[in-house]
Amino acid sequence: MEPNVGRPPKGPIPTATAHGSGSPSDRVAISELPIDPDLAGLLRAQGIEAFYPPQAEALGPALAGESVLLACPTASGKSLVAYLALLRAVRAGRTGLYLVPLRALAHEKHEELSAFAALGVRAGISIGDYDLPAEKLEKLDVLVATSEKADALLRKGSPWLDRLGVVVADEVHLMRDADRGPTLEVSLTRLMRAHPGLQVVALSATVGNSKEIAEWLKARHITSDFRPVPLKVGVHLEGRITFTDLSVRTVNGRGEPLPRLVRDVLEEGGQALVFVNTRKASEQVAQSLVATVRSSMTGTERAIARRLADELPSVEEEQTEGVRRLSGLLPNGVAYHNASLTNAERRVVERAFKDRTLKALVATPTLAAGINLPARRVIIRDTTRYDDRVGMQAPIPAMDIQQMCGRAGRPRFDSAGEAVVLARDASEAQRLLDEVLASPPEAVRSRLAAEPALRMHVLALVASGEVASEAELESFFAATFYGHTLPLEVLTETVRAVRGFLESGDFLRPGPALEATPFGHLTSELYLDPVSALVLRSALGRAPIGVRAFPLLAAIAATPDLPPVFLRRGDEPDLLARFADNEAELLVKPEEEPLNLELENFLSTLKTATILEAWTEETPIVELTERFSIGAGDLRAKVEDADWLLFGASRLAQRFQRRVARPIDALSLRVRYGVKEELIDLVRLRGIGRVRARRLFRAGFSDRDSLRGASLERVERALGSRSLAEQLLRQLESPGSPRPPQEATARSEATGSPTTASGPRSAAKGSRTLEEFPDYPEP
DNA sequence: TGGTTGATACTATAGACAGCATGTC
DNA sequence: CTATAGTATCAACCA
Repeated sequence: MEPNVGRPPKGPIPTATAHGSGSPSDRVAISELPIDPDLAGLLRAQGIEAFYPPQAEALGPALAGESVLLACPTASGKSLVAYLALLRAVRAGRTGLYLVPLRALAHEKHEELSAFAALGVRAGISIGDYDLPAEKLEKLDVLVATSEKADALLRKGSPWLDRLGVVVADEVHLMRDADRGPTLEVSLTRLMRAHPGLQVVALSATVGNSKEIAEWLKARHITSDFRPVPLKVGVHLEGRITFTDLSVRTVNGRGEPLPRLVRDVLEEGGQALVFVNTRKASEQVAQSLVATVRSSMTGTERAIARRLADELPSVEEEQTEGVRRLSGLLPNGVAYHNASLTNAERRVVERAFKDRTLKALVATPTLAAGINLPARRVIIRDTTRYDDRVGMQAPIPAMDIQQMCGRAGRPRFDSAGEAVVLARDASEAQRLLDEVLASPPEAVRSRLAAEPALRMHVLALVASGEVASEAELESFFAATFYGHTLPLEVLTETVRAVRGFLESGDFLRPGPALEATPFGHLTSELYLDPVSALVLRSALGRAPIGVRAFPLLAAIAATPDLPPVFLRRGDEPDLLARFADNEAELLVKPEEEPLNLELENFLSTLKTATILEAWTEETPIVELTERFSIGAGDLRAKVEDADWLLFGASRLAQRFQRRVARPIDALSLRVRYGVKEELIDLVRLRGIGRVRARRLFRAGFSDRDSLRGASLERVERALGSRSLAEQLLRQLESPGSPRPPQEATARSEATGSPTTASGPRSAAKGSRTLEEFPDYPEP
């Protein structure tokens, strides 16, 4: 092992600050830092000749194995520091973990890291979509993972972690996120506790208290306002932009502020990125900009943009509402970007904006936190956002506004970026300037004391054996960022309440010692919110053997892990009717523990279930999106969430309610593929989804057996593709490839007890380990 | 009478992680 | 707790 690895910094942690923006003379030549020649060559091959000042400053300690927190604006090259620290650790025979907040970011970092493969760095990725088997993990040097996946890895434990030398925490300021911040915080705490002297490379946006975070991480604190492309931030009022440096710019033209600002920047050859606070607004504003943008495009540009609409994907040979709207906009050089788009639609939009075919893009905050799509001018129309905690608009935190501003200025295309916030009057302009743009961003505060977060993490800490007593629990929390910055009393109070909940819910054994029950272990492994697990378990407990799909889907939808859909005005009568029709069979009822759902929220769960049911009845996607006014992207997300929860439900059923495990497995497949029961077998074939399975079925192939030995011509006629038919028949012939028969899926890890249904209580005393439960018998 | 305009009431509201084992149309 | 834009509804008003 290299002596430097894991050496904690000595003495008081120094703070350094680098200022200024990027003139080439600020750069630090590669040769000035302890970089190996072969690495230097690789960097030059990527076009990196010199380091930006904050990079250079962070690289010193980072390459000496010290922990570093680098707080500076987006797109100032923070990741490179992380990559080089990872590389150094790998060369010292260690492994590195790269934590990211988004799956898209995981792909991006993984791709960039693969550039170092030439130096022997084997990088892999672990996210929900795509997980690595343990054997492959063992061969990796660097793992890029979402914090949730890292958390799951820590819960399960892995020999791979033994060699851990460095952990990178990207966007570490997201610790302030109420939903997902605690996972990052807990993961970092666990990693640091398990690996004393672990090198932490934390990358953060500019935040009010980055120094505090650095102290917690025992990291050298480096801040900088350096940007490779200089940024001016200002407020627009009546045709004048007043910047924070007090300079003023007059905007050409006249008329409404937004089109005027857009036209102004397009005329000088830049692009505009507009942030609004609702999806609807993103579409409408995009539409309203059509004339403006179109008139500032050349004939050639229009010709290129016209082709974009053809790139939009169709689903099931039809166009979704989203595609139709987009294809009306794209030829005019404008688009919108929000979460109702499918990934395929998003990709088209993003690529077109990157290659500058699109001149203006109107986006919800999807884009502010995610992938890097800069534009010369960022225009922020809305500075408030609906917040369901208060049920009203609330000001968007300065940090988030500044994050949006940071998207201004495109390297190589723009010599400077401009971020403009729209003000309605002089007093608002002044306020925005003083309180939002020119003021320091808010401090990052731990959200670990939030009860939902604690439910999961207290259970996980106990279940994974990280803590086994009250005292250990307390010392763990003392080591968190929360413990580092806030008085522990409040947290301890909540932990006590959470412990009570976990004990009464049969997740933890009662008594002074902290120990998880089998139910607790299973819940933690499944990564379920304990409340979800409880809802599912009690629902399964009252499920009859012949349980229909709808009540199961409604139970899934009532879980806090499946966020509610909004009710429209007209929905209520239909849903009340559904409620009445199904009341006897529903597994979760309104105003019943542990959820206590008000009728309106309950109806929302019925709406979700109705949508999912229609999906499993093979209702075409386009029809679904129209009937329920739900975006195709949202539909996809709901289906994925439901599929995930059904897996959890299935595992719980195997353990506690074996007789319904089978219908749940069947439903799980139906939800995954959106098919009726009769297509379940066909859909198991590679390359066959809901549409093709239905075609095969209509052609007389009711299952895989009926396809075996079928003539190529018949299969080809059914599917309309020769190569696909060939592939299919080959798949059926080759001995290893067909997936195991249906019951094997349900059986493979069957661990259910013979306990009968009577709610959560009945299995509550189960203290046997999972291995003690026999396979459940064939019917 | 028919159509337009305007005052008023009402309505709806951002995003996206996790298990497992591999590929939609 | 800290809202607002878009839309539906209906009355007043004009040709």
